[in-house]
Amino acid sequence: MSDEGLAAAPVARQRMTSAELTVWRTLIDTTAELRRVLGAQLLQDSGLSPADYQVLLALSEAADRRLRSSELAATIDWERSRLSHHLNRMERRGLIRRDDCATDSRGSEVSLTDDGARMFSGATAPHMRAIKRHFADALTPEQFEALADVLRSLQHHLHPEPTTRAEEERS
Amino acid sequence: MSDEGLAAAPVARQRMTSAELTVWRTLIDTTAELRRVLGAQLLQDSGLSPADYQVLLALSEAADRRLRSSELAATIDWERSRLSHHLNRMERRGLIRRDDCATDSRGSEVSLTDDGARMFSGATAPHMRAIKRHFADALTPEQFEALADVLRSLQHHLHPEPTTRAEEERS
DNA sequence: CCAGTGTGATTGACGCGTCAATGTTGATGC
DNA sequence: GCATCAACATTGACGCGTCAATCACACTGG
Repeated sequence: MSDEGLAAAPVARQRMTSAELTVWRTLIDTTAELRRVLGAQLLQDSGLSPADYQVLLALSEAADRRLRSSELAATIDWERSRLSHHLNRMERRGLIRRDDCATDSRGSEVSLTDDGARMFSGATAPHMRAIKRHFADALTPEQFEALADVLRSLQHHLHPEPTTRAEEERS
Repeated sequence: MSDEGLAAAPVARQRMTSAELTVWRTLIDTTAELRRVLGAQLLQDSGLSPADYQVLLALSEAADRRLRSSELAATIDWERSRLSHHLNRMERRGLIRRDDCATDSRGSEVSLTDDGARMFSGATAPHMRAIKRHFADALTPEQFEALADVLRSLQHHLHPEPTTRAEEERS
């Protein structure tokens, strides 16, 4: 972790510029606002929260329209307990159903109810339109390209390449 | 709302491409992950949540290190009730203090306690370093430029220019 | 002066997400 | 078979954010 005695890596040793900090804050604020706007629109158009939408999307894309609750959690990258709480609420609203799993009596299988499927399919088109209107329509093709590139770099930085597994120098 | 009979505006009438949708989802996921990582780091380094940090930052930048609670809410762009709840929790933890306002007996003045000021100043440097490490270090100057440009466009799209107020054609 | 209206701030109810248990069942090794 | 351990799923407690009241006080016009 410490770098004493090492020749400085080409990266990192000065502080951030205030321009960089401003970009960071703007990024956070702007994405927060987009989430807020699109979430409100979705709720108004369809009665579904973004979280509901994510769950219903994963279920409706699943083979057989049903998933083990762990698989569902993995698919949408949620903690299992979060999912469990949310499924309780969605079950109360009649959007999904839980049945005991046939092959593993510990597990439970989550599936769409007719109501859930209907609400989801009613929500899709307006939601796509809203994303287009509030996000996609704001950018030129070049800006899209550039944003995709930035996001690739950020992702790459967050999750360093699964390297050839040969180069694990000790720190 | 309907567009029948109108010549199509130059903008918008086709659906989003799947590439655009992917960029949108990646944007949301990546920023969520950055918030998560930096929030966890901040909490571990300093015992403060991002929300705490925002409040303390606004207070420590305020003239006299105290603010009316409405001004504070406006500064950090929070709903007043959210702020009120959060100040309750921060007050219990001894980070801030509330006094009755001298000039308006309805109001309340929020100020930093010594503990709050100390915790905030201890949090700043590691937090800046974490932002640099997880975000700024991932991007080249060109990418910064490009991201700033994208964010400008998005902001501009969300909050259209306060135009000369002459051009309000009916839809 | 005081009725009516508006503003500053708080509260309660409720949905949400996280963390740390908990209960149950499957898998493993003996 | 049985003890042990890991995995599946849920629960409870608690901090958090939103929305719709609510309360106290300031302001305004008559």
